[in-house]
Amino acid sequence: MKELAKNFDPKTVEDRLYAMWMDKKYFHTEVDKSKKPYCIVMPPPNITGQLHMGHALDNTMQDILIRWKRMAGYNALWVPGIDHASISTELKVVQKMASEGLTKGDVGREGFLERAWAWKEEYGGIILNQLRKLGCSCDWDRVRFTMDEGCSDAVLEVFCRLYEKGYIYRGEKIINWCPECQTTISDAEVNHIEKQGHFYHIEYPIVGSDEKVRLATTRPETMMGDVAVAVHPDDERYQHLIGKTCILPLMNKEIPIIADEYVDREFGTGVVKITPAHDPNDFEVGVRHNLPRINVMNDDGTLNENAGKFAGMDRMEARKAVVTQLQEEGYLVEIENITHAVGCHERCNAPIEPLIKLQWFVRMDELAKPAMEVYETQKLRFVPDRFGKVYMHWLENIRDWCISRQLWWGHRIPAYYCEDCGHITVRKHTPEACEKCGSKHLHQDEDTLDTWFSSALWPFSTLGWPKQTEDLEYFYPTNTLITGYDIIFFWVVRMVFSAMENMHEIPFHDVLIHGLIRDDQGRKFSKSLGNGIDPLEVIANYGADPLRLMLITGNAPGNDMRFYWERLENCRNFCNKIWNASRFVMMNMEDKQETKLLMLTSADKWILSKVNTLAKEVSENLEHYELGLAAQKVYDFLWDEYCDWYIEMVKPRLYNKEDTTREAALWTLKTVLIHALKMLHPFMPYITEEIFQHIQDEEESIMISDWPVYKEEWNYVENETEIDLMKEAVRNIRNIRAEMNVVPSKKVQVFVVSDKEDIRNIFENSKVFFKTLSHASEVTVQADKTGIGEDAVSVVTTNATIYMPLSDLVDIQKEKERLQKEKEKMQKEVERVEKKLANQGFVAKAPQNVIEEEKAKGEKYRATLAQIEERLAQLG
RNA sequence: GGGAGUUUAGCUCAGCUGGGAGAGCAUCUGCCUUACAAGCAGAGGGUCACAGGUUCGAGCCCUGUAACUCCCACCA
Repeated sequence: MKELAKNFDPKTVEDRLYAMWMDKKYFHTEVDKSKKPYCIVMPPPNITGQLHMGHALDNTMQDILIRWKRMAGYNALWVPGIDHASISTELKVVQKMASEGLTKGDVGREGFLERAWAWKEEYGGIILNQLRKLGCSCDWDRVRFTMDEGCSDAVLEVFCRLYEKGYIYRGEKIINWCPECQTTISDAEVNHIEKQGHFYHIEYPIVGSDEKVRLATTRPETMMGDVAVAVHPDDERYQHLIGKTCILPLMNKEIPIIADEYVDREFGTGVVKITPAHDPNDFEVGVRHNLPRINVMNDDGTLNENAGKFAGMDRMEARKAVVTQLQEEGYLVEIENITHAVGCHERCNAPIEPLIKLQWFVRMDELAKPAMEVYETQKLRFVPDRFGKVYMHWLENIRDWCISRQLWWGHRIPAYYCEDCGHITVRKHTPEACEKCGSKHLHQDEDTLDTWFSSALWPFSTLGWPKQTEDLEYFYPTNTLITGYDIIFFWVVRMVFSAMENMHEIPFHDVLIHGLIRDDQGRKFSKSLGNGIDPLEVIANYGADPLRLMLITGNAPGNDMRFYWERLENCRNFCNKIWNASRFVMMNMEDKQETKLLMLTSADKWILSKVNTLAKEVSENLEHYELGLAAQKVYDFLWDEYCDWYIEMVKPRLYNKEDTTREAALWTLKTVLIHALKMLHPFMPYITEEIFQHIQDEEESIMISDWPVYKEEWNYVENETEIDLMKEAVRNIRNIRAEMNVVPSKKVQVFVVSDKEDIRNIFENSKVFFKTLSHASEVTVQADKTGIGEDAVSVVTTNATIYMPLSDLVDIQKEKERLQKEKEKMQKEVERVEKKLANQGFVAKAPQNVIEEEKAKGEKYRATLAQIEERLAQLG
């Protein structure tokens, strides 16, 4: 046993312990078939990322489960890794090049990739180091990267397989284009943001009549691409127009008026201009009516030659110009202010443009089916379950996934075009020749894959797939995936269907979903608000343990939580509390190397019984992923039961070296503390380890010690009721003393009167602590009131009346009033119980144990009431 | 337009399968009691959003209402 420093200083402890754990390779795991595996693969943070509170929460939860399972005897593997984050990284590298006055064009693909890899080497590991500060016990020998050799191989393998099965295809469809990032993006990457805008009402002249047809649009800059005007087929207002043509203003082009059920008669004027190249709905209408598609926009968001005189203008500039000209020429009849949802790129927030482009897609209909089935058959479980609905809803309405990106940083699409016959050869490795015509003139597709294509394979690619590795066989399917609800669509869905398709097996059994961390006003953390709180700063100032505890307590699973400094301070105080409690235990053990189990008193048995129950409950909570509840229970146990009661009860025995139960007290103090620390370890790894290293004589580490389990021999129910009785008596005395303003330093003689011998025995046995806890000068237990003055203050507690001669402070009249109040209160309690027990329905239908409890309460209340009445009679 | 969540003490939130309402912070009172003032002992404070229903019994289950929040969705 080594002495503990005066105060817990996370700064001097954390790095040292982490290095020790690393040194002893406690985080590392190999296949071991004699043990049950437990595996989590870390949601890979972006290489561009800095650790934020979301990561801190996500990884704390994972670390808790991993550390718990490791202690519970599982072969626990936590695979860490990072994501190449195609768009984010490419933007960063482009920005960096821009500062040197270079563009992608200047350096070329090869040169760009060189820079990107260099960037990855320099910054890619930062966030993983930050996770170490948090205490994460990942197997760092297994760090994976979505673009490392193995993961890349998995990507190519899956691409080829899906292509061969016809699930991946190349097609010309309307896609989401980000003019800012100059790439396509998937539907999931589009955020619809409510924005102020205008609804421009325009009149198109009908050919061969003076009539005009009025319609409205939010995007007049695309009207040069109009190829028709549509009305609802049953709309009586416009029946006569169907089949006629109208003039497209500014372009002086004749376009048809068609009928299509897509048009909502109630909305606007019931007339819609059809621009198939720039709107997904119009695209569909165009397909149905065989309309041409006129693209008026370039990739950078400027208008092209199809836009006539507006060519070359930026889309926003063009909008103004078009409106101005419409106004000048008298076509514009109204500008209405509206708010509408504008699709924006979630990365850069630029409004996206629906454009028609030749892209690669994953056909989703067939792939989605097994992913839905595993949830329906409960093979895949969401915690909390409500997120399963979100998952299902997305799958039920899934559309084909656009996977090609016009970026260089990422997995390049393994498709090779024949320059002679035009055939596409898809191969994992660059083919020698066209598989159709044998031509050697091939060039590879320029595009890369959506980042999520590789992360979708993460649970099995990190374990070695497509190679049939031992790891894969042993650890797959993984056990739990932990992530925020915000990426269920991006990631969880795609991992499941990718796994079902390629592994024919779920990627993980349980999906544990958590919410977002918000600021103290409930706002999201954001750069623009500047309300971010850096977890590393928190760790530096308070320590990793308080942060971890704070993040997982006081919040229901799946709900968002607010970051409160007060809560953090409270968690820091808890560290201080257990640190000092441990210091207390150790300083009393002094030079004793060994404590022996000798004569356990009822207090010892009581706390053993409590910690025993705790072990059972905490394990159950963890099994159900109720991490916050589990932590809260250990917290409550240590602070309330162990520190505030047990340590106080035991003090007189410790201070009296002659006490024959002193050894037993020391043994219990140490045993129970270690037990509780073990349960706390997954939540607060550092402080528990530091204490353990000092209190435990063996060299062993707490993180590889055995997880506490329920022991039948520590089941001391009678002692629990005994101590509960003592606690009640102590509380009653403290209460009355506080009410009467008796300072703790004033010791008062205490008489305990009970006509029940067993009760007297309990008090007699507990005298040693009952005396100090109730600030008594002396405790006398007796069967009747002999020798107690009439003017003593009385406290009625279950089965006993306690008298304290405080004659100088007592006002008999007040004493009577107080007892009268107590009596009334107790009468009400008795009535309530009697009424309940008189209720035939209750007696007939309530479970037996509830009825028994109720009867016991009734008995207790009646006894107490009788005592109060007796005391009142004494006072006259 | 769908779907989900929230509504519990002054504030922020717990409350796991229905069996007499809890924590932290804040407030008030008293304590430097030889582990801890980042502490100890005590106190006050809630018709658990509202209205019905099921049940012997509802904060918890069902129906409806209201307010707030979030997600999804092609109303130009």
